Amino acid sequence: MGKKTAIIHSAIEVFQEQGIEKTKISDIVKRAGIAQGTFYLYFPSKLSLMPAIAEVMVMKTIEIVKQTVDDEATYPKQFEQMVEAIFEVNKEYYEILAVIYSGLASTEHIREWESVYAPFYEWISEKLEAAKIAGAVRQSIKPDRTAKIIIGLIESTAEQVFLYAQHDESEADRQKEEVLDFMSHALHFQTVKG
Amino acid sequence: MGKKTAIIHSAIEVFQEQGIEKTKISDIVKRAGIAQGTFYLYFPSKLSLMPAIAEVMVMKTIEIVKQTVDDEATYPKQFEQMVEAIFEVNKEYYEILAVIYSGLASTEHIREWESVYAPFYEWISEKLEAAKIAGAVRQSIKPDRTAKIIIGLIESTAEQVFLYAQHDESEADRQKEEVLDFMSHALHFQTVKG
Amino acid sequence: MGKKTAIIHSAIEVFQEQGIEKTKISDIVKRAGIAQGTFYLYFPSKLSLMPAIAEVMVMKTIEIVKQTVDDEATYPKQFEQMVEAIFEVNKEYYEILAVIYSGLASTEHIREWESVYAPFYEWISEKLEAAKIAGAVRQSIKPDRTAKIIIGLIESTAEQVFLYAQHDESEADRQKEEVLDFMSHALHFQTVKG
Amino acid sequence: MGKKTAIIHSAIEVFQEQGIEKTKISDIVKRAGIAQGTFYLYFPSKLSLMPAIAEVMVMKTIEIVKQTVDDEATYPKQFEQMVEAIFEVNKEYYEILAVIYSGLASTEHIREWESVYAPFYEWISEKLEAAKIAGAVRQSIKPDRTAKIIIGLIESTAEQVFLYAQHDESEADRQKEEVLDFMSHALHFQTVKG
DNA sequence: AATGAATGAGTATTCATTCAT
DNA sequence: AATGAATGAATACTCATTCAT
Repeated sequence: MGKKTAIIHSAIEVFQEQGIEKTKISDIVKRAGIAQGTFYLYFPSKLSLMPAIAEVMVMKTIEIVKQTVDDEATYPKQFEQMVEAIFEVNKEYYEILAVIYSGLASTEHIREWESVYAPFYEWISEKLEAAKIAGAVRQSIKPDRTAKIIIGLIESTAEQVFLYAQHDESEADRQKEEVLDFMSHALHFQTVKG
Repeated sequence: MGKKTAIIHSAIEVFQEQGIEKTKISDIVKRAGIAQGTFYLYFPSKLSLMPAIAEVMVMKTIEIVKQTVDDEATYPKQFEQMVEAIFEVNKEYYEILAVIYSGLASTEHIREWESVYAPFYEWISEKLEAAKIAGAVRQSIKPDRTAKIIIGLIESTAEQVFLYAQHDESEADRQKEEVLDFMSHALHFQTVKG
Repeated sequence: MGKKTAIIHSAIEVFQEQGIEKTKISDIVKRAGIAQGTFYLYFPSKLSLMPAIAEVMVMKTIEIVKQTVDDEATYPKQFEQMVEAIFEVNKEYYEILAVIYSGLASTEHIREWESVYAPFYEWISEKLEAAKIAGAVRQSIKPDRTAKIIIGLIESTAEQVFLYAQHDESEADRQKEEVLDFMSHALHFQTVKG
Repeated sequence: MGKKTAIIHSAIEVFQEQGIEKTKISDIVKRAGIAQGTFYLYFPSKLSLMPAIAEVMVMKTIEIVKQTVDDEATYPKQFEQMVEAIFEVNKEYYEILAVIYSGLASTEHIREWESVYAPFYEWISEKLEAAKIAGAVRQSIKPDRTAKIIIGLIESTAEQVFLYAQHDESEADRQKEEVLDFMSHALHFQTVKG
């Protein structure tokens, strides 16, 4: 594993354990097993880590979503699995995700956000396109735009539950069901196989 | 205007101008026209400002939404106006809103988030309840839960457009339409007067 | 004694003891008996101390020169005393003087040098003027210009002896005599009382 | 050109452009076109560069002085040319000269100063000796001592003008004349051919 | 309640130097 | 001789908070 990757993964771990504010560069490099100065060979500053971490987290989310979604299942089922997966990731990583949001928001790196999310948007968009062709969803949706809306919808709901609320398991389940229901009607799901 | 209010409004302005990270207490008190020490008579710490600011911003949002929504209009129209209003607020205050999200997320004050948003959730919830009784929306929605989902949906979409994307006016309009369309189908709007 | 003065005098002492490069702000404030942050209430940076120190040292030099020079003595005698005094100061403070030169030279503060030296130039200039009127020195000298030349002459010679050479006592005496001789002829000393 | 020479000349350029304090070894090697580690094959440390640079600068000064001084001219003319040349060098290189002074002064390398200047002292001393034998200058001067005094005199005056003052061209000329006049009287110039 | 001078803990960053290749 | 990635010690400066007035 390259030193750059080692730094990113070390940072994710330390951030998750003690929060971004309390994390010193020295903590990150210590866990990564490299010298303090080496950090600056790969990242010009502490904040410049954020986009790299964000990218890793988004890629991880995409991976989990892809693993969870069964391409052979009906489209409604697939979108249900997608909600399931995103809630799962948010439950596991809500702290580090909050850190990324605040980290990206508080720096000059906001512009990179779009490119970080791009592959996720794209995947959903293609899925919607296929579902549309299959007649499984409302024909009037615009896949590109709806993809962004759906991700925002699911993630904001998951955040509300896991980050800001009491992290109540059954509450999470009920809200997950409601958002799936909301989405089902929004997309006019028809039971057609994927 | 009391000194406490002066501090909050001064902080909102300074945060908006230079970002939360770069803002010092001394900047805030300077603009508020008070002494350094006076700050601590009203707030125990710098971070304790955040919930107060968040509250002001949410109240401002509610106020604008209430002003924009015409209680006499049909429910679909009212929800359209609501989307309109929330997009408007996000366009104007996207920077300070990002600051609030990150400010709240990075502190111990996350717990207060729910109570800050409570009045907004409640207002939407009541609106949904009324619409439901009037038969203007799908009967299967749960107003409480759907209120949270709707706010998350609209705000996350607005954020994507104004904070992370290129702040493109026409792009914002198209995405606004799409989210309204999405919501309309999700709620099964029927044209019934408010 | 004000805190600012305390800082300057503490710095002079510490610089003299351990050199400018090795001196930390923490050393200076420790000796001055104040907190680290207090330093920055009075000086924006470490280097900005230099002009203040230089001024104190030049004032100290002027003071010693004035004390040593007997206004009642003949002019040649007075200039002899002046050389004597400047050599004395350089012998005592050659380290701190070197520090000032390098400190001033290596910063943006060079411009302040002239104003720091101004009172010294002026005093010598007046002395030359009086000597000229009294017919004790060559009539063709221009007091203003010659004052600068004389100070440069004496100080550079003293520096050569105390800073760069082996700090040899008798060597210093002989070079002092030679520079006085040099100056006497340059000024065409006539024995006239001051 | 050997790598050692390349390093020295690169350093002189970079020092002149950005000052000694801000210059990193990496800047020097980059311009010299060699690797970081190669520097240490030729110089044991950063500071050990200083005497080498000083030597180059002093040699350059001597060379220019020798070129400017016409051995066939009368001695007074020759000394005038010498002043001219030294002022010229100081005008051109005042920044790097200041750097050398401070660089040498702030290190352990002060001791080397004398040996660096030795050839310059010697050349002037011989010139004075010859002038003395020719009866062109005062017989009471001691060539060795006076050589040092003269160099200090001219260089300190040039520095005052070019480094610390406003770098005013006509001011420089007038001060140059005054120092020449001062020197002429100090040496009791007689017009005798060189 | 208000002031603002004083505090001092806390850390990101730099860069001369090393050393395995 | 040459390289340049890696090292890690070292410190100026910031700024939230305190407290005597």
